[in-house]
Amino acid sequence: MEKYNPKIIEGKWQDFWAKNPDNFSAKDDSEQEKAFILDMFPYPSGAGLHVGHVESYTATDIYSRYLRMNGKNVLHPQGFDAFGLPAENYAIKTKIHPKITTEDAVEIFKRQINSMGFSYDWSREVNSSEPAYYKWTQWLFLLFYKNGLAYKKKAKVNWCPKCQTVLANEQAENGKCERCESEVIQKDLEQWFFKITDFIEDKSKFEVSPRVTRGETSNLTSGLLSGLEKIDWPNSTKSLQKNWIGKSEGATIKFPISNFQFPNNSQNSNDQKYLEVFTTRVDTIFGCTYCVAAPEHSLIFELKDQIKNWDEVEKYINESKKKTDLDRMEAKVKTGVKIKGMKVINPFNGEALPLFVADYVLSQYGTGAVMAVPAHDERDFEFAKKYDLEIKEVISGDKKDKKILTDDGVLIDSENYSGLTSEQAREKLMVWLEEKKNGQRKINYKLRDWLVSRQRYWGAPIPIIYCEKCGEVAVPEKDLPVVLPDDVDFKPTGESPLKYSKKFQEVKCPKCGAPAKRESDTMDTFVCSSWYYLRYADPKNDKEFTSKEMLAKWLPVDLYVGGAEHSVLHLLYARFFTKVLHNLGYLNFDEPFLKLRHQGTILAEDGTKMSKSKGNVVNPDDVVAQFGADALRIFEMFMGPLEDMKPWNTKGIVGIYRFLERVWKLQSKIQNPKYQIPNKFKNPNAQNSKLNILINKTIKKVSEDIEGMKFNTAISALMILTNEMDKQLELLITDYQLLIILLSPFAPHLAEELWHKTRINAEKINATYESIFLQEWPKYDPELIKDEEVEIIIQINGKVRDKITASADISEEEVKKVVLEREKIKNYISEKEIRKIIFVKGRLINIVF
RNA sequence: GCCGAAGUGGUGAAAUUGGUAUACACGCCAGUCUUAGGAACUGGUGGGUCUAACCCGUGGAGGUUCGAGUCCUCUCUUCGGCACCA
Repeated sequence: MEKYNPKIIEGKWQDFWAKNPDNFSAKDDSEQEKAFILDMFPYPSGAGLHVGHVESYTATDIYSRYLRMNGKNVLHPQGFDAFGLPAENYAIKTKIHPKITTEDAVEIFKRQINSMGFSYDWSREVNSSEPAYYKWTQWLFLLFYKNGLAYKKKAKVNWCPKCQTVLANEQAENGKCERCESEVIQKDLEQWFFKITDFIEDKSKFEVSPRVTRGETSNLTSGLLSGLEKIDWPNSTKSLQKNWIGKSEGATIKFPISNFQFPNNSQNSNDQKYLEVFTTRVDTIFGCTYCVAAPEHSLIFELKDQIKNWDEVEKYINESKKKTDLDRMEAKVKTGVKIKGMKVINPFNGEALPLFVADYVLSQYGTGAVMAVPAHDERDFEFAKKYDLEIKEVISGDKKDKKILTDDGVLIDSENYSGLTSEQAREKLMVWLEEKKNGQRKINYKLRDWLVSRQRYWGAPIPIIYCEKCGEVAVPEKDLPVVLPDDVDFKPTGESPLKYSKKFQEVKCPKCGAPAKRESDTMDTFVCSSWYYLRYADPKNDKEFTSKEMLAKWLPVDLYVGGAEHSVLHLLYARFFTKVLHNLGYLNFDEPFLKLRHQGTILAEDGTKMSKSKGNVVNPDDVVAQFGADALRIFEMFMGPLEDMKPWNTKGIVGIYRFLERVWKLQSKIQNPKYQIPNKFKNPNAQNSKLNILINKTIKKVSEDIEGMKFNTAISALMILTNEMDKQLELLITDYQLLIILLSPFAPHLAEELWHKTRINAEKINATYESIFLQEWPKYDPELIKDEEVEIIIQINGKVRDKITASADISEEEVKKVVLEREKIKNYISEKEIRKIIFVKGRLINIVF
């Protein structure tokens, strides 16, 4: 018998699989039940495949192979998220066109992916940077545009001075650019947005106009919030999204402004100005001792003439404008200026309160103004302490060890609302507000509309044309795609490099034919990745983004696996796209990914993050060269639960290699290898031998563990079976083949090789050879997983003292009889009186006294 | 501060979901084959005790239960996310 040599067998079977793609391809015309098993498509970075990619791709590969062997019609595709900043930045440095670096990287990725033996259906590959793909990204943009869901507005936006582009809120982490970590500054710019905030709550269909209808679906699209409740996603990811959306329910309250020109009695006059605040704690209204407006608040400028200390106020406003978001966040001490010459009136009790301008109030959130209740809000408390303002307690309750009570409690000193709980009071006060029209219920969200335009080259161009006569004009569908020009200088100038391509820029207006200019911004790459999973169902369609039939056939995605770093950005945007398309009648489902799992980060051997700069990155190529792809696949699955963060350990992979070698060597134990082998695999004859019981138990364990994605324990079960087979003197070939089939999703190369070797006339791979992956997954015999003999634990007062072996169905009476006769037990019991005996069938007996 | 996840041998981790804690693997120890080596083979390996009996052991403190790694209360630590969001 030759030695186990992964280098030889892995290449050999990869060739065979490449020549027989039907073994793994998704069948559009099959009647079998479908399963769409999806990986997050990678960004083809020059660094090549990472062990983290291998981890998640192995998980979905095992799962897909298992489902196919169980008769499912599996769609398991792969593609490339090929637009993006790194390729463009690299081009700026090296003058190599992003298209070239991207193509090279894709080539490397594909080679590496194939060297791992993943069973992707490459006939469905998508690449977001190809015109045939981004044509539909642009088409979707126009669909959004025509339905009022894509719009352009001037807004304060996050601007990264180094990347020379705007960023989405989600990409400006703590005031720093996600990519290059430079400090983000705020700029007023005209930008394109998607109306993601329209889809936070459930939405009845076809609200938007003009209506584009297609297909028959439910007339409600679940919102980004409520939709979370019906999908099988990790709790942590759901709560990250909820947090990001940041829903808070409360009320807006109008505080009339009183000043010397317009005294209090001018309430009916149209000139009456109000300060409108947002609060979630209406119940604390009687504890409000002042109000605060953000420095950007428009009311301050409207009332400029009546502000007595305008110079002071203006100075403060200008100073806080100069601060970046980062400065504001880092400033631990609250500052502000009292606006002199006017007061705000608490509408509930008519009290005249001072008004401040302070930058601890955010202009973008709520109404940009708050009612301050220092007795029950930490920020207001801090501010009030500093400026010596009144602190009035109106809620009683347990402060625990804090200075002030910020939780709900019972109202005190709140006129006729005293004695009510916070919850009751909010309801009553809100009714009062609504009756008096002095405010209303209001829900606020932290989530803002998604800024999608980028002043960069390597992205999908936004299909809009500006005409002097007609204004903003959508590129007609027949003119799509708007192709990226090649003759471009990549230097970032603060404007899109596309601005400097005359060929690209200068066009005729599609409406009137007059000379016009193209939009030169491109789309955020997250737009491309928000719909790619739909394209896999119908990747070559040049009439539609995906046909209705193929959408119905393959979507939604049954299992999606990828990194937790996409919990907010990609996964939220993809859900939004699905919801828009559902709302417009294109899809009959409103959640794209029914089941989601994350793979945990693989850390370097020293427990820190793998990083190029530290030089502790494990390259899958090196591991494959040394131990083979099968060993790497199994090792990564064996390290621990898929979702756990775990450190790499080069020594550990040796154990896996030894295991595979042991499986290989079991060949020598096969009795009569020339034994007639059935063409299709069948379960071996039911023999109630110990080994047969273990085989059946292993079938059950491995099947259930793959379904539950507990690959680490599935592998451990396979090791136990292998160890047991190793102890046998002789092995039935059918038993051996069974082990190989159970192992095949994990170690496809080894399994295919051994399967082939155990066939008659196995000298060469010929046309009649039927791959192991076309075999049926074995079923276990429920009768054969029951042990005849079991160990029964004998406990005295809950402590294990002894054990006996008995038949599995032994009765309580019989066990009692045997146990009470045992010397050891007699010693324990002696004269003590037995109070109780607890018996768990086939497991234990507990004697209590 | 808020939200989420997790704490079990020297290490990665198991535990039929309330029923023998540490499966499987790494490492370590002893031995075997070998000129030698180990990515070979055999056996051992939670702590205390010479050994056994026994006692102690799942971050910590309580509790429920015949019985708790698992359930409840409090608490500590680590990791991830958000963070002046009223």
